[in-house]
Amino acid sequence: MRDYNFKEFEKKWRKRWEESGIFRTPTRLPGGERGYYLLEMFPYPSGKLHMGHVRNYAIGDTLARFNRRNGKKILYPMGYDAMGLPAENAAIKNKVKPADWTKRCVSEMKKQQLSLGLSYDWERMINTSEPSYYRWNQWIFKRFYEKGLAYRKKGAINWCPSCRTTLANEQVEDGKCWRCGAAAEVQVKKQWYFRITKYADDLLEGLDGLKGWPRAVIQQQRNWIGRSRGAVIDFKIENTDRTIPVFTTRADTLFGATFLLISPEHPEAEEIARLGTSDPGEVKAFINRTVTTSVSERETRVKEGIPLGVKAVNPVNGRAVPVYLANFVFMEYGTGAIMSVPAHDQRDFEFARKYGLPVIEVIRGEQEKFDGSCAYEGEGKLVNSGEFDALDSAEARKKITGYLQEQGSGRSTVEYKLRDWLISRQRYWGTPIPVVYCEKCGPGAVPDDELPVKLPDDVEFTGRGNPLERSESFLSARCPECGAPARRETDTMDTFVDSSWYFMRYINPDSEDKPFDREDTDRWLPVDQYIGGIEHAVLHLLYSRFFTRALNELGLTGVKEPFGNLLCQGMVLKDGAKMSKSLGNTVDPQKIIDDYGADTARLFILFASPPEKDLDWSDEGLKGGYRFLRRLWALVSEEAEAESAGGDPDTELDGFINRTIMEVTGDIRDEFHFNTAIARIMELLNFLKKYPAGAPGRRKGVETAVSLIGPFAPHAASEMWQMLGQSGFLDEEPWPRYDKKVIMETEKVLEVPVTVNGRLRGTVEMPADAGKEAALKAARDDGKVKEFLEGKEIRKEIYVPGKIINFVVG
RNA sequence: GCCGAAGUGGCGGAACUGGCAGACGCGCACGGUUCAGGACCGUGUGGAUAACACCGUGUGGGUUCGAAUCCCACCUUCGGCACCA
Repeated sequence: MRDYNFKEFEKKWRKRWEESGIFRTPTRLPGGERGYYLLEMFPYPSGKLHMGHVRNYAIGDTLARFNRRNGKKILYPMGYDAMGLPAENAAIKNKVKPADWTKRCVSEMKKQQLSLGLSYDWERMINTSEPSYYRWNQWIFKRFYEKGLAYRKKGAINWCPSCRTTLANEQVEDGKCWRCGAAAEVQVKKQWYFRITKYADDLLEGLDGLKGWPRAVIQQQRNWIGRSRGAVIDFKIENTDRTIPVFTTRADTLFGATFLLISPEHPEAEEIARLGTSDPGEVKAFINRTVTTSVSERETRVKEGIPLGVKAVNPVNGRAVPVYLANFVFMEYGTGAIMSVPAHDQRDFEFARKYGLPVIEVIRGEQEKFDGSCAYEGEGKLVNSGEFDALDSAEARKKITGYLQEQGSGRSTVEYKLRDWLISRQRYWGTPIPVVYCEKCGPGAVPDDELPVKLPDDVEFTGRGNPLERSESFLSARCPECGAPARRETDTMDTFVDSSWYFMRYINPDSEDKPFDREDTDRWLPVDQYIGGIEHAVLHLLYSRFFTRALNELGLTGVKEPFGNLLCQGMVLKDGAKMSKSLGNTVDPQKIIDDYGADTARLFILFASPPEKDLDWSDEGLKGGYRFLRRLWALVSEEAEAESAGGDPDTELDGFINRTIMEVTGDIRDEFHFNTAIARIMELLNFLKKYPAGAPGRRKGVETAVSLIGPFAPHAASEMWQMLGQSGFLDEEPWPRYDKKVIMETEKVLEVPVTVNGRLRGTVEMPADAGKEAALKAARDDGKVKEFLEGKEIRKEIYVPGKIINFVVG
């Protein structure tokens, strides 16, 4: 028997696959035929593969090889999300150019991926840091700009003093920069945004059609978009013509409003204050104090406010109520002002307590009611609400809003939590925003034929500020309108822009006159199976859905949803904890591949747990996978060397083989339960070992086992396939078929469990289609069962053919 | 606090629409092989018991001839979001 020399045969097969080009994407799909697009979230090229990657790729490649052998025309590409901060940090630390550093990391990463034997079409590889890619970011940006989907606005933004860059709200974690961990500050700057909110409703409604997405992800996106129906109500400022519009979801509590609160960021805050009796200096000080508070302090800070000395009139009852600025009211949501109903909102209640403001109960619940100790936030019947008394909350919301609408002092409206996407980054290693600023003409887009605006070379990385602001060659430009000298925009784009359409670029990776071809995207998209980590449940997936809609509206593609089916894999843990350098519990995939081979690594990571669950890495378990492959190898050797006796397998063996095919196929195709699929193949191996080498039909069983393990352990399976005398590529071999009739043949006679009062007392062999009387008689005659029935009255007899017999006795 | 997911042997995990709980693997034990260790092969392995009866899927109830699976209440763990009006 030959040794299981994985180092040798894994290399051999990777070379053959590459030379033969069997994994290249079929370029021409016959008219109308749809391809099958299989995609893994492309990695940031850190240069080092970790176990999470291995799991991601093992899942993907298994599906690729499985589907290919089932006749699908597969597009299965790989590329690199290569822009972003780490390259810049490396430049600062090691005096190496981001482009060079990234190139090295990409090739290092690719080398490790190659050693896993993944069946990508490498000819379609993309790298988002290359001008040939980011050029199209700029082109798309311009199309968005022309349509009003890209725009500039001023806003209070989060600023990382360490990275000296802007952070989106969602990139601030615990008040800290999600990348470097420095405490975030607040600054006001003019920034570029994408108008994702235009699609808020469409993005929300589209979720209903995503049947192949995990429920949890749909729910998270729904919450993130955060659509809520409510009303805007205008409160007139006493003795003036000005109004303060407030947003509320609880118009039914309007009679209980005893004060208004305005966000300190509200643009009219100071103006309104001047109308009143407050000290402008104190108001200004309050605004400055709260607006510039760092995010981390803001989250923990106590409720605080300052009266503006102004009263606003409740349009429904004419009551004048005081107006405050309050630090817990957000400008980004609603109108930046709220009506406070302390009896029915806990935050308002606390505020009212602190500043001695009145509390009026207007909602009385069926069970509970406002008792003065805390707010009652539930629904109920209205009280103290004039003509609306006794109405239910839901009904009252409609009636009160309708009344306001008639009076012209309110209207029903819909609000979203979703905010426009801030894409500006004050960084070097990103796509330059293709805009120049002219003294005379203002901002103007760079003409298409001047794209790409390339990142300059004459830059220094000091760790302070944005290097682009100091690059003369980059800064100086000409105004596209008047030709006068102009200054180039130094903001670059968020890297989420790159990943929002990369799956389209894979379809036409070399296209030079457009980012991708419309007809080709229609043929390949939506992605048939997308695989990636749950951590991208909101941002990346939502941005991609937005991009696809925007590109659709621009007429660039016919599709609206990018990803048809989504599989979110769980994390790879070690001893129950996330692998991390600080915990010192990392497992290096390269070491595993070197010691046991790629096949073992892939096989074990799929065997240890179903893909959507977290997986606790175990070196011991890994050895089990290795052992299995070697036992199969030994069986194949033995069978290959044996004189085959020829002949057909016996019924039992034939049934076992067919059933294994059926179950493995179902486990992979319908459920992605690779762990049970592999277990079935292990069972087949154990079963085959009961027969001597060369026994009739044993060879067929061995061939089936090798064929079925192919997608999981492609190198070893290919080698064993050859040992069995096959000359073609296993990956070009059709997936094994099973015959249901053969399986049924083995299920003619079954062991049926017999229970008495629900407790197992014996099993009886009988034909699958045995009649009730015959079955019950056989069961009653069973020795053990008889004992338990002795002297008892049988009250009921249950017979489920092939499943169970149960006697109920008194 | 809200939303989402999950609780099954010493461990990872199986169990189709309610029908023999613990497939498969790890670990462990015993035996074989080996100078020895490792590797490999074989057998066994939920708990308790001398054996049977018995007890067992987070806890407590319920529905059912029959519940890991369905219903109600609760507990725990993990993940996400959080002054969103």
